[in-house]
Amino acid sequence: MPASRPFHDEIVRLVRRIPRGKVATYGQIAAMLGRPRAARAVGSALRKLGGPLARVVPWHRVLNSAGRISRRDREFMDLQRELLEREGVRMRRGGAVDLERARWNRAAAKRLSTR
DNA sequence: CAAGTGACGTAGA
DNA sequence: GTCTACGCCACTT
Repeated sequence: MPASRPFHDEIVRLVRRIPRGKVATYGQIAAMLGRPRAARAVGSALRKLGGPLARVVPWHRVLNSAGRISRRDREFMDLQRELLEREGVRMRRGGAVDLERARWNRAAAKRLSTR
């Protein structure tokens, strides 16, 4: 059995709240959890979603800071893009989502200040 | 405990 | 727009 992963669980709980048609970034999720520099960890956590969780967590609504799909595997990219478009999230030619328009919880995301 | 590993982010070229 | 180089951090080995 996997060891306890508290941060992982917090990530899952938060990502589950992203509404249909909206997206968030890894950095945004990390910041909202009080760890503005743990974006990589957010990605790793979602990467490990498997079995039942993958069907309940809207992992496809999480993108990188450029509004693009981070994973390289073509199959995976196609799936994520499909799931997004299915709920009305359109992508530009370069394959990027307009975050200004589709970002979830802009207010909270505002405190993404780099510093 | 030390080293390795990324669904990351930013700055710079 | 693309690409690299680094820093960062939770997790794994």
